[in-house]
Amino acid sequence: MSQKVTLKQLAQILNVTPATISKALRDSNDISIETRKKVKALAAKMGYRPNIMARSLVSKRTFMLGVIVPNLQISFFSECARGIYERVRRYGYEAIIMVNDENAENERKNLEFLSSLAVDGILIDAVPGNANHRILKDTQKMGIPFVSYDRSLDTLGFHSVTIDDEHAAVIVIEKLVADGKKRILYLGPTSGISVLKNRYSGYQKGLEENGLGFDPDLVIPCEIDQKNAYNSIKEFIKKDIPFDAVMCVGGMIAYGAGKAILDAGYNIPNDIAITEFGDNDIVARLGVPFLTVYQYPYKIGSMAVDMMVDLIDNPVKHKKPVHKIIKSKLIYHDIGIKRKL
Amino acid sequence: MSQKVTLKQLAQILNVTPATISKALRDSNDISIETRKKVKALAAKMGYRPNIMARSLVSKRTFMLGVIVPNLQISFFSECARGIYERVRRYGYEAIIMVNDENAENERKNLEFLSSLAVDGILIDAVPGNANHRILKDTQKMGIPFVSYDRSLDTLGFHSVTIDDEHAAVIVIEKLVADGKKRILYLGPTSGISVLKNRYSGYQKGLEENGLGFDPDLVIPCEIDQKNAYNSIKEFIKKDIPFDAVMCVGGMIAYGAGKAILDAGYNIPNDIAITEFGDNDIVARLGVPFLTVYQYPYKIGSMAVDMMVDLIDNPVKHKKPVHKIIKSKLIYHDIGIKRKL
DNA sequence: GGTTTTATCGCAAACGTTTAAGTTTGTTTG
DNA sequence: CAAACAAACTTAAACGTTTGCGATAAAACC
Repeated sequence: MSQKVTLKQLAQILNVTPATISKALRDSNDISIETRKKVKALAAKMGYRPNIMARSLVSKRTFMLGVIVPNLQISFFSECARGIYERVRRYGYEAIIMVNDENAENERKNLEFLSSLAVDGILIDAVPGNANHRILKDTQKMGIPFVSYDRSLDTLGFHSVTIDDEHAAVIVIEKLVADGKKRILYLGPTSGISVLKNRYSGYQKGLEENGLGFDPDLVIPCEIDQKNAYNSIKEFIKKDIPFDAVMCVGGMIAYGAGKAILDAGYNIPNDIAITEFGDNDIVARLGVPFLTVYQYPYKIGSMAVDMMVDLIDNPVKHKKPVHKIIKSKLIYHDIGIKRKL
Repeated sequence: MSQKVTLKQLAQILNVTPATISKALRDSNDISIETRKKVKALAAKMGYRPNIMARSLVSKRTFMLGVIVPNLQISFFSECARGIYERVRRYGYEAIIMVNDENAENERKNLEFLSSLAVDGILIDAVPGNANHRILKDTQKMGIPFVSYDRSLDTLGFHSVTIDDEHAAVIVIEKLVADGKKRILYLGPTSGISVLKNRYSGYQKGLEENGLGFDPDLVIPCEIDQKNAYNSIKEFIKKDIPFDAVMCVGGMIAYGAGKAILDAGYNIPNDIAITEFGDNDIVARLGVPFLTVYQYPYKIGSMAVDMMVDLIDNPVKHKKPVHKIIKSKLIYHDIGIKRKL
């Protein structure tokens, strides 16, 4: 055995045509049972692997689903990915995982690749901003269905699976206030995509409902990037504006912000508490307690797959986009509180 | 615009043949400059995306590299993946990331898919055991080159990028002994693949060199699985055999073991210290200090890519497999030691 | 025994590209 | 001015499959 085995080769050996081999392997009852057996035996012996490209070219189906994920370092995202690729298998698909690294340019390349690959659908957790709205829209028009997860792209009419971001933000504020916090920073992008808008509005709503006024000075715009978050907090601390908590829109930001706070010599959570969304492992690295919103990432991923498969199988049925919302849960990690001495 | 745009369609519009379009887009000087411009303009306007399948079918190159990673929850692996997919881009390839979840059956499916996809090469961090040796060998014979990273597959003659596992294990023991530990457990598989063998032999060597005898009772075989690790430690504790440290072969195991120890009411690291390989985020979740070996995962990934590309570009040159070894580094995380009160 | 049915396979086109080898002009050269 | 050449395309085959239709022969039917 050497080089790739093709249908044609198998056909030659058995003195039949490639068509016969193809049908035999797919158990077509066009072919006699004994021939099927012979074919399968030879295929197994020769280690035949069907060429997906050739097959897809004629069948117009790849049984591959594209998955765009912001990154794999944040455990929320990798759990989403797990939910996706495990679920996808059950439907007979394979997941092609691509990372945009919170970067529109990367995301564009991902989309171009996936559409060139002719995947049967794309599950996306998109970057903030609308830099790629055009290509997203175009790709969809080309016949590739989209489902957005985590961050919804409502303006594009995609189906989506998200969490109750606004409400989650409100209860985070509630908990902080209950803990005696009064000056709560908001750190992250405030617009661009729905999640951010919703968390931001939840932040404002939470402040109002708990008798704390909204103070624009406490809102720090910041990219979804660890270093950017670190520097933003570092700069803010220099301003000497008092604050006792930071609400971060994600784990990457929380980690950066937390480091800056610790480096400045403050205690977390006594001096300054930090909160984030996603219950991310990386935040635990800070070695201090933190408040987080658990978002059932595995469920988000697998539900997104369900929606996608439904969308592929019943294309007409779906006129207007469906938006599923998953209830989140507040968690407090008492990291560093030793259990026993 | 709707449905996919093909070369043929562009050709029809411009009244030329598909061949002309193809050449124009690749800037062949077979085609006049003005025609090239016209073609490119139209292609952009129509949102043309070359069909990778059709292209690869004739060119025999996909410019895709398969990547098999044990899982994405362990930050060591996701960092390897990042090293890989970022590096791969620089060479004009795309990475197709697949997860085996430490399961041979999954890995087999991954391999079958990737060979069906006809990727130009496969980077693999394989499951322990030799269940897939046959298919690995066969796939290689079919003309798909392999590079193993993290865990080497020396018996198969693959090129590899690994760390200095044995030495790393020795210095872990050294540090534990320096901290006064005397009865050190070994938790994980002890054979199957080189990493495990090397860490295990490093464990033994470390004990000898530090005047502690090797005690087989302190070796607990265990699958690379969180629950399995949890239960193994739980059962071991019941036996009332004293121990004051656990050397875990990886993050997943360390997390499970750590939980079992904490649940049993012991203090980490005072009563029982834990160590692992990979500097994994998930271990930080335990909220206690731990000793770990940092293995430069990003570097492992990117070097594996370099080797692969070299292998693809100069297939003859490589007779005997090349093994690169990356020096690791000991790190102690003082998680839970509050910086200021 | 002629006709219809059934079983088993071959034929050929098609999928969207790429590419070596033509073909048709027009231009240069000795 | 014939011969060689260059520019700008076109032709056609190929890549490895799938699939509807056609072909053949044997079996079943009335």
